[in-house]
Amino acid sequence: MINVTLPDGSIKQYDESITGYDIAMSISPRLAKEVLSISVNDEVWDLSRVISSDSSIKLHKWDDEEGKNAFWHSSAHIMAEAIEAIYPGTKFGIGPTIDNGFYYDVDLPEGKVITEKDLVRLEQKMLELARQKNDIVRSEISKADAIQLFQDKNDEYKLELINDLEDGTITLYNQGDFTDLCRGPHLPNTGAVKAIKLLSVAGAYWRGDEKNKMLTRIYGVTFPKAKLLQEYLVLLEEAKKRDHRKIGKEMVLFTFSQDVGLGLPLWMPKGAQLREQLELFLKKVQKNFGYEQVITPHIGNVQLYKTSGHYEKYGKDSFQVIKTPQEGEEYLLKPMNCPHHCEIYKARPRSYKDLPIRYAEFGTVYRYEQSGELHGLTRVRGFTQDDAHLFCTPDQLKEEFKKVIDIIFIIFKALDFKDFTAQISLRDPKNTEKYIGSDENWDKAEAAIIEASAEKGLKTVTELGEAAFYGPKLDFMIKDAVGRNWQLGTIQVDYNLPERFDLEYTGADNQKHRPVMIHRAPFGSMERFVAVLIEHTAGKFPLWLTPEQVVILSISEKFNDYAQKVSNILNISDIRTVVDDRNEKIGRKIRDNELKRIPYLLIVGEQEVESNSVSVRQQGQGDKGTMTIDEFARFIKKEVESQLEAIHINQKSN
RNA sequence: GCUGAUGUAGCUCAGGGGUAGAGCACUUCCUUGGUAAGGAAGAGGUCAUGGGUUCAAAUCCCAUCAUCAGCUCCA
Repeated sequence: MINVTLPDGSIKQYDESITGYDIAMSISPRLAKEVLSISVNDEVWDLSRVISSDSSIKLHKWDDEEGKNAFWHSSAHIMAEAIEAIYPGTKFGIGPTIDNGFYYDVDLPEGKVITEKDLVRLEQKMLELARQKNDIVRSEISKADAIQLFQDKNDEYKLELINDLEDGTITLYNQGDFTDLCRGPHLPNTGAVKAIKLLSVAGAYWRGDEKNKMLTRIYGVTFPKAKLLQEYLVLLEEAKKRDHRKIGKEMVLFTFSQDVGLGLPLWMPKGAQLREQLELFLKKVQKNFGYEQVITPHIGNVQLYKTSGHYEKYGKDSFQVIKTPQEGEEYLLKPMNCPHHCEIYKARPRSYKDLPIRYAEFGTVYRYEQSGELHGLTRVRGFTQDDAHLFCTPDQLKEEFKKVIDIIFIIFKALDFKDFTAQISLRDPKNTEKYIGSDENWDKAEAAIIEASAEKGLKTVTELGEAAFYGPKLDFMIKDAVGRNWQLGTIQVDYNLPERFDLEYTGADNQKHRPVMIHRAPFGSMERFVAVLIEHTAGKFPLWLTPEQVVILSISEKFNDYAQKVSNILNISDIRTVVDDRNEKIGRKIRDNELKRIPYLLIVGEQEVESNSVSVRQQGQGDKGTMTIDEFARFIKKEVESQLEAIHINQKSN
């Protein structure tokens, strides 16, 4: 008998030939029906694998990452089996799971191609295979036998993979007529896969290296219930409707021009208005937190970037040097603001009493991105960072870090990002050479980030080896209204630049000390943030932010003067209005303006003129009754204020 | 940058070796209205750009540019 510890701490005794599936069955048949994989001593296993010694276990269902992974991994194998059945002689690369499904890279026989049209046929074959409820069987195999097997199949990709594996760790999985090299884990049989959607076909280089052959990558997603697939497809459709490039065009927020250049967004009046509101908002918050605005030029002498080390690291992959016609001076378009801010710090002697110093700038930077990387506003070549650099003593680091986290919380609250996590990126402890700075400083900085995050109650994941070469960082990931993850704000600790720029302050001991620097950009960039915001809100921005808050619709042209008067009165109270005085019926005006996503529609006609009032309609909510103009102005201002309540949190302490 | 697909009116798209199409938007006129599309007329395109094939090219071929998807990359 063996002892099996369940997640709640209880211990059950089983035979030594027990499997994960048997354990689930012993708890309840219903659980056994839903369970997909099992963690045995923190290692994820197949449910059908025999557990022969004392273990602590956790059963995984669809809702767990581990459960989904097994499900999709097995689905990738089913897809491979279907491909092999339809296109015999196909060679297989890798077929992993991804965030939302799985893919398989395949090398089709000479002359064969798979296009989007072929996917339906492939789906049907997969369903057929799934319904056969074939057992998925794990077997361990020696390296020599594995090589033999895939030599017989003439699959050079698998052979290459096996080559990198150690003898004794190689496993195969088989279902039906298909055998694959695979670490697992997998479902007990193919029957759990009930709904299948193959999403797209794309090219992908073997092992991501463009020198290698391009394989065909097929993306798919599967579900244990047909209903889940339907929901997923609706979500995909919704995501498509929210594409910021589409909405940006519809709402006339920004555009691109071939003549201006790739990846260089042009902000149109309404987009500029939106950006300005965001900037004003952040400036106010930052002022409360003791930041000072600075302004620096868009270019800097090459020497500046040689000092910072960026020239050496990125010089070749940047926009190239700008030369003066006469003196032959060399400048670079600034790819980041930090060196400029360091020079501001350096311009005067600093005392420990001055610290922390916090310089903020909406700094526009230019980075060369490969043409294929450019994407709407999320990936551009010229963008404006909501940048700031904090210079502090090592002892102040944690406190400053916490305050930056507070700012990010305020932003997320004002913009209704409820679901977010953070990633702590630390250095790889096994490979400390590629990082600069002393071990002592790294330890201190990493501890500061970890403690600050914990004290702020932040949900975090920690990634080793993901730190920048100059310091550890904290990145925020938000989940948008349709469940997609976006990386937004970032906070980074930097020991490199203070060193390279020889930044100093005089301590209480009258000695020179090196300050620590924090880079932080809560939005990341204005461009990217606006893009995320558009997709999160589907263009229905919160009232405080939206470029056009109120539209006034006249019933007929006779009331255009009154409409204009209402607009003027609201403008005095800083309410952003537009007037729709077109020669159209009211129904038409309502429809058009509802579609323009303006939060409030005011209808004015004879009755309103007589009582000096407006008839209020809220976007998407219909008629809200009548108010006087003053009442409406107060109502709007109150709503804006309540949305911006968090702005007033005053953290100034210096 | 690489692979593939796409490029027709401001927008969304149809068509396709022989005078360039629709809906919406736009302009003008009629209508002056009460909570999601009133009516009529009009204007608008070197069919991405450059070459080639052809009696004839928006259509076929080649190249270039851009867009989209994926790969790689992101201080």
